[in-house]
Amino acid sequence: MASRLETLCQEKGLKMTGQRRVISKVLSEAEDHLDVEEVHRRAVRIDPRISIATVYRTMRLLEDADVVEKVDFGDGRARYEEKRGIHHDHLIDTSTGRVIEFTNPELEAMKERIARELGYRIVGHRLEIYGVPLRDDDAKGV
Amino acid sequence: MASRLETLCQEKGLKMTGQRRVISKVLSEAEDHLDVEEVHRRAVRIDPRISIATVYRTMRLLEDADVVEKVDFGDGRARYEEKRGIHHDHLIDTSTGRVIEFTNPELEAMKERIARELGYRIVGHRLEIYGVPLRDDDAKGV
DNA sequence: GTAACTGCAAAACCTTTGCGAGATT
DNA sequence: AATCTCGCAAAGGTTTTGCAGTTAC
Repeated sequence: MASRLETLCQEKGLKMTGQRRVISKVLSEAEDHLDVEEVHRRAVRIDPRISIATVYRTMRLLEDADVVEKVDFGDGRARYEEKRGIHHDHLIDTSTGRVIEFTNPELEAMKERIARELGYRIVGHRLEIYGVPLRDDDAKGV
Repeated sequence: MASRLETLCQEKGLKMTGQRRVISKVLSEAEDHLDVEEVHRRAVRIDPRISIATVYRTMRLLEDADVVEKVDFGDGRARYEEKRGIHHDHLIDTSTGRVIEFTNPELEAMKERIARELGYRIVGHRLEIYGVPLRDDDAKGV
């Protein structure tokens, strides 16, 4: 059966090649934030004839089609996540690299307000919080 | 007279070479967010014998010494700003590339709260808002 | 004097692209 | 059949690094 991304691609009038089908499947099944190399690694497991160039091209394609979003956690390479409805931000656990997604309407409203007060309309925004797990005594301390 | 960065470097026990003095001066006098190439351009005007490799090495050094901060506005190259006391965020005007800095205590408090609720202590964070100038009719509209 | 620093050029990364061959509609 | 897409390998842009000579302390 076609993955969600595959359906979206067809709706956009893109040719559904084997490679795109595989990449779409990989992305649809991924729960983490994959970089291009990781997408390629997983895609190759399904079909060894997929080149990294095609992954790059497909990622850009999907990004332009607005079905995936490029995120950047500051380590020099792009990561991607499937684009869902509501905007969310990221908390990156610097001790493990784990990425936690969160949403906060109050926060979003504040971003809007700040931009408006500066005379701007938001076209994009991102918040990344880098943190380490709380120890018990952090709870009461500073 | 020594620039603020120069003083800071000496306090950290770093050798104060001519190159570092020049780069420190460039950074101390800059009001915008320079990328490495721009730092190099300006440094070379003062002393033509400074190589781009030295600029890269010095920027990393200053970053490790916690006197400058690397920022990334999504265009594939690093920019730097002198690190000051209070944290601030950035609004990037996508129509011009202009960068506006802003601070908002309420926003900072909210970041703290969100992290704590997720079980984390913040070690770093950044918010970037990308926007375009408001037109008059945006003011009342959505 | 010694450890740290520099310039140069080469290389390492990540990403994009030209091209001829091969798919998809 | 026409067009889009692919793999390959080369090239692009940014950043790092090995080495031999130089400098600050």
